[in-house]
Amino acid sequence: MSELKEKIMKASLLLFEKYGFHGVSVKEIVEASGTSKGGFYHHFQSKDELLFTIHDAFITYVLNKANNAILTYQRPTLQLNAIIHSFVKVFDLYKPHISVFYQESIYLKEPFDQLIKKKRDESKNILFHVIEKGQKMGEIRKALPVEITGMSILGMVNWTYKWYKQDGPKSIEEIAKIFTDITLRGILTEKAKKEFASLLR
Amino acid sequence: MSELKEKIMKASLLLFEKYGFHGVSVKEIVEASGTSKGGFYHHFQSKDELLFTIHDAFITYVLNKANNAILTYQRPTLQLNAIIHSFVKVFDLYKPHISVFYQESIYLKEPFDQLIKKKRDESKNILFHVIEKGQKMGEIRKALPVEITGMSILGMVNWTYKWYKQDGPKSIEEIAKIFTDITLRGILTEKAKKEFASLLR
Amino acid sequence: MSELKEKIMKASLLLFEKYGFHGVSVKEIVEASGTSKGGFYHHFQSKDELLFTIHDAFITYVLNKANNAILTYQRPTLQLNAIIHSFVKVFDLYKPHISVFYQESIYLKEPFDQLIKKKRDESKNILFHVIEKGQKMGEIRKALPVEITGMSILGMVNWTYKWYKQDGPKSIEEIAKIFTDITLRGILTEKAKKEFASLLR
Amino acid sequence: MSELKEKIMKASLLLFEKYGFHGVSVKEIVEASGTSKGGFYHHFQSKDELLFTIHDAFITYVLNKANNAILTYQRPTLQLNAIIHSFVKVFDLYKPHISVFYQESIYLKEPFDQLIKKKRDESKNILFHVIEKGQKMGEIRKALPVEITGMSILGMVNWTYKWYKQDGPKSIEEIAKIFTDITLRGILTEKAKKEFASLLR
DNA sequence: AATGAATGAGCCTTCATTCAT
DNA sequence: TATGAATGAAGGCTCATTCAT
Repeated sequence: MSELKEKIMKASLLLFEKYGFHGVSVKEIVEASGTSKGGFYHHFQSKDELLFTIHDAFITYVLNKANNAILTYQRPTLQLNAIIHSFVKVFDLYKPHISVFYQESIYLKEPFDQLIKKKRDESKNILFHVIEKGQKMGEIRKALPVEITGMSILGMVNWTYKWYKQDGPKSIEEIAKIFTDITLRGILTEKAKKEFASLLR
Repeated sequence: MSELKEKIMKASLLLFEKYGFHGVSVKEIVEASGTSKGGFYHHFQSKDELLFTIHDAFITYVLNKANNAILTYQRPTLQLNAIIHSFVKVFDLYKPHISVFYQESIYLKEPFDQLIKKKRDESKNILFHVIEKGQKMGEIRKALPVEITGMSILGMVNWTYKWYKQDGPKSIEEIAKIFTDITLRGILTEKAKKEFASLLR
Repeated sequence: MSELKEKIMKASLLLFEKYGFHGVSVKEIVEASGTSKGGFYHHFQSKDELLFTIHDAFITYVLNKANNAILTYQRPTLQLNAIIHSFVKVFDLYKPHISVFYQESIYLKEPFDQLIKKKRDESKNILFHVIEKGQKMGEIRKALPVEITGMSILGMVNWTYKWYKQDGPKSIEEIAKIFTDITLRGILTEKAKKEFASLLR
Repeated sequence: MSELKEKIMKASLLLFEKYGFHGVSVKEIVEASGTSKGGFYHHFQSKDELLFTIHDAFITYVLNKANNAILTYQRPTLQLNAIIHSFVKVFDLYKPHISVFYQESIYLKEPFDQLIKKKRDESKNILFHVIEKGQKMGEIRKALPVEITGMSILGMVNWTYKWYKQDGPKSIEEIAKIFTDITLRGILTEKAKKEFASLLR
């Protein structure tokens, strides 16, 4: 990606995070990136495409991480642990992307909308499959509905964008530990809790 | 509140939920409410004030529910259980309010911003205090940091707005049960889990 | 005139003087007069008619004064002296009317426009005739063109609305004296200056 | 200044003079200037700024002329003569500016208001100082208060905007002559009148 | 590749006026 | 007479986008 395109993305990211997609004009973006209207439209077809590019960079990253997690481990509990950890740790790298992703996706227009939705569902399904397999293998309590359990984990993790500050009192690693601790205690079977005691605090 | 004002709120709520605050014009709102620009501005000083009114109706309701929960019960576990239940059950009544609340609050301008923030922090603090008291009384594991635990519960609950559909396969009551089940198993001490077993599935 | 109508005129006069005709809304006028929209439109057909009423009250008064002046005195110099005095002294009674008259007459719409213009031209012509007669009778220098002389006197006098303050260091009577002193010295013949020396300072 | 900006100013000037600042919409201005809303707002931050720009162009010109007058001549009578002449002669160049200046300044908003007021007071003070010095040097009658004398001259001169027509029967030069004739006869001492007889008609 | 002047649709808001009560 | 909720045309202004240079 061209240097200028990168600069535009970085600047717009911070502006969108703070003021929202509609709270920032193209004029402000080009001023913050040290370029011009022409420069902007040379790299992006529209402001909407910029929004898409930001979304895509993030969701692609997350999808890769989820895929890595299930490729690296065999046992669902370990896969789930890895997924939560990687999802949480993204915050140190992609905090503004994430804020924009969850705040502004409503303004994604077709066809960008569909492209993002597809990848997001893919990564969600990876999580759901892990939970399902965990139930089949007796690691996760069967009483829990897969989707609601999955969404409650995603909620806990994703909500972090509303309050996480990189210079806060807890490191992202500690936060990830607490999330997995609460989650695994919440959903694992008694047997699995013993086997994977090392993942708990 | 005047009938027309109510109608405007209802119509705008649905539109904002679907298209976002900036995706809906005042023209569209008045057409959907069967009124006129003048009628709109007779009841709201600005589009921003309408956004505030929506926010305020919801957060005021939530704050009341949280206060009721801690007044009704003595034991932190029961208070927490009641808070989660009431927060979740709001979705059947206030789903569009909630979507707007979490999606569009970034566009709240001063002084509306501050007014909402104050009430939101109040309701957050009620939850934090319940967790703190739960730890002091030996019901909640002391290893868990109050704020992160609180935010993980809020995340799980609030995220529901991203996926909950009133005509989905699970009733809101069932969803609340699952959330409390996961949460309480995740954070209660072994002793408390036995005492409050009836709250778990 | 009804008491309320009077109240509306007084209030609007002060508001128009300060903020201009377009800087004041009917809403502000009714609030300042302690009435309602309905009350306003019961007494005035439109905001334009209110503006006309203000104009008319003032120009009618001035026209009367000018007529009185030429009826009271025979000699042009004395008539002119009386006209200037009466025009200037109006400021203590009609300052806001005058400000509105000279600032906002551009916004008078037909047919109000014509009605006011007629009276204004009438009073102007009285002055012109006095000057003309003054020249014929050898009191005013014949070298001066009637209209320009008349307008320069009117300018001097009318401009007062831009700076006169009722609580300023000079009384309106003193100001009138100075104006007549300058004017008469400026336009009278040497002979007339001697005859009417008592009008000079 | 850009060509388009100049065109907008010229067109708006004529429109404002005829219909008043509030009697002309931005739409009408851009249509009269052959540009677009965007073009307008590219050159002016607001309609208010356009009004300011018009005011400023005129008052800056006047201030320069006043300064030139006192730099060019030593004797107060000559300075005053030059000031009146230059102020009057402005009408041939700046008639619409002047009309707008005296009709619409009430609608100048902060901070434009202050900027204009400062320059206007400056040029007024130059006139006042000339009169003061004239009195000290025995050229102007000491019986006359400086400020009222100054304002009466300004009134006579400025009022011209209410009636002057470029294609009228008298040239602006003749009008200036008449004004100085009346003014100087009105305020000079007998001695000065003899010395500066050539300035009188 | 880059610039920034220019475009014009569309936005939020105001406000004189009407009219049912 | 008086009220004030409701109207809707019109206003000033923004901003994503285009295009000649």
